[in-house]
Amino acid sequence: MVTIADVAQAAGVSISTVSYVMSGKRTISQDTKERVERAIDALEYRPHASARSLASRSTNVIGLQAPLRSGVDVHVVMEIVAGIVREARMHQYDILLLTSDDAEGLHRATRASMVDALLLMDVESDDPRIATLRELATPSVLVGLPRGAEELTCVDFDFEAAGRMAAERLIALGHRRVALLGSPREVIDRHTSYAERLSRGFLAACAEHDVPATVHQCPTTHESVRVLNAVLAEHPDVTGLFIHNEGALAHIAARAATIDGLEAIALCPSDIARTVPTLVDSIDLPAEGLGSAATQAIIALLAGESTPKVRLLPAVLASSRGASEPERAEVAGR
Amino acid sequence: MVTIADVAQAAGVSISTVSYVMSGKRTISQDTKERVERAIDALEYRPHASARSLASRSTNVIGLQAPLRSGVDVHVVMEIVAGIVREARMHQYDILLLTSDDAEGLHRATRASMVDALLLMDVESDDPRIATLRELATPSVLVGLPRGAEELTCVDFDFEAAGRMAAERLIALGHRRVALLGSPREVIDRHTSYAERLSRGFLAACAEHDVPATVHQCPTTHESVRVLNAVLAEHPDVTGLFIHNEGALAHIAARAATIDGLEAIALCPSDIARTVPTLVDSIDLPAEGLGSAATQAIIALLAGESTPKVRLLPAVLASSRGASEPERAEVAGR
DNA sequence: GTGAAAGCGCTAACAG
DNA sequence: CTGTTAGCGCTTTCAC
Repeated sequence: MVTIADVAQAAGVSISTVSYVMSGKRTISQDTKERVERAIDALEYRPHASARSLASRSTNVIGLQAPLRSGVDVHVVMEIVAGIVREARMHQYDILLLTSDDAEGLHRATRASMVDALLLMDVESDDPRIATLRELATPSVLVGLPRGAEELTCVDFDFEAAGRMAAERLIALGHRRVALLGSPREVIDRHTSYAERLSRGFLAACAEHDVPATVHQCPTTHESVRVLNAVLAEHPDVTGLFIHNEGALAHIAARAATIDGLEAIALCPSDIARTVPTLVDSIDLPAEGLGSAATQAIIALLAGESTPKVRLLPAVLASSRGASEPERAEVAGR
Repeated sequence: MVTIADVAQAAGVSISTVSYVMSGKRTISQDTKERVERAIDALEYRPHASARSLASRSTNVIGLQAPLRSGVDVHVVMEIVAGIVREARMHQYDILLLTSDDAEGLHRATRASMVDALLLMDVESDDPRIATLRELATPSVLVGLPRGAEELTCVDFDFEAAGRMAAERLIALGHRRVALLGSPREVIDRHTSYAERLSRGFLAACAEHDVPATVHQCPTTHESVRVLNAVLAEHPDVTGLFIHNEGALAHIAARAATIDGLEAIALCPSDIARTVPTLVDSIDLPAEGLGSAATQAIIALLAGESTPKVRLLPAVLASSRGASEPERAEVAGR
């Protein structure tokens, strides 16, 4: 194994000089700097992560609790994680994958100094992990927007604005009764915050326009078609649909396309929307961007910068009907 | 921060005694052992991971390169990862998520002593990372079965047996011309080893029974229905389908159910199969089990136990037609 | 501008 | 059965 001592010897300098060349924490003459860098390259030296973290009291690792549970939209989760990992690497951070949903894992990782910070996904409205975070006092960011998290930093997509936007778009298209076909039962029962915010925004906008609207749970499978059928049976005047359920999307959209006068909008990543040509419009769910944004927030926290407590990525309408410029919802604060 | 010295002081023993109580590497009197354990609990002591790994020269972390790329079956990938994380935790290991597909990441993680071992998913037939692994000489396990990996440990599902099994089942059901609707183009082009093995087994079994068979790429979307239509247009006598494409599965199965005489079998996780009631049978893809098995292999390697170079999880037919006992393919070696 | 040396918290000889 | 101590490889004072 190549150590800093080997590099120092090869470059004819002291150990501390090598360390300072790497950290840039003091001025080094051009000459020695180059000698050291050459030695580092020649020996393919990589500082021992544990030794570094023991001495510096920081690991450059972020702990991530990602949901591997049922009902979640796996595609979206994967994209968010991809965004997190990519952004983290850009800032020299690595990601430690913690098993989801246990406060114990958070304890372990932080108390054992395995991580500098925590990133939690799939946060519920009243998530027990929030109490744990408070007591741990480790820098942390939630991907989501739980209720009682005033002092925690949250990053999420603006689901409420997306709900409003979808409603307004459907109404603008002339629909006079609309329905939101949303997340599956597990997600609703768990009080996952995004589902609640989406339907709140949707219903509020419909109410403002005096357009009757309903919200429905959907399984993530072909079964979702039955939900659509039931909705139409009960309210034959529904002509506008807003779909937020990736597993159900293709099935519902396909079925809807066979019914005259029915139009559907979806909330999903844009690459998914592209595979469902019968959609009128879609609202982009910027999953990877969410991951990047959350990681940026964590890194800002770690750098001691002041960050907004809540950052919501704006909803953007990706109109299939050739809108020249995408509409934007303003960033919301709290 | 609570250190081992704090625990030692609280228990009235030396720090080495505390260390040995934790590791069990020497016999300790019942009395001191209990005092130490009480102190550990009372102080909620967790050994500093970096200090421990610096002294012991092992991190208890496994590096994982999971694919976040396109064409992969996200659901399956998530389940495999879930299996890996769960099994790793059972053995006191954590998972460091490396960005996929770069040999550089493997170098970084190992040279910096961040991980004890590596786990690679989504391996291609001629994967460039294999050369890197060889030169790194870090214990590693591949989830997959590339061509030139004689000295590497591989764990995978027995796709070839699954292909044979599907063919034989369709033939037993009376079908005299069959088709495999498989992975999307990206996966095929990348020479992902599982796709090749699956179709090899399928075609071989069909040839042995003199049943004509064809293999087709499928997009992971609704578009896959067009592939089915094209197949039927070209070979109207196709009556048996074997589907291995999670995104396409529901669409193809739904379409197939509308065509008289057509029967379909799928290869997918059993919970997915359950959502597609029109399948005749399905072969279970034990994704989570694959993750566990791969992790077990890694842990065996790290423990210096001798492990088989190749372990293939057997294909199991989950007949929807009330087979009393699932058929099993024998474990293959190499 | 550069070095020497004192830790960081732990493990594992070595010494009883 | 238990304690003392020399590192593990690095960062960061302190000294020049």
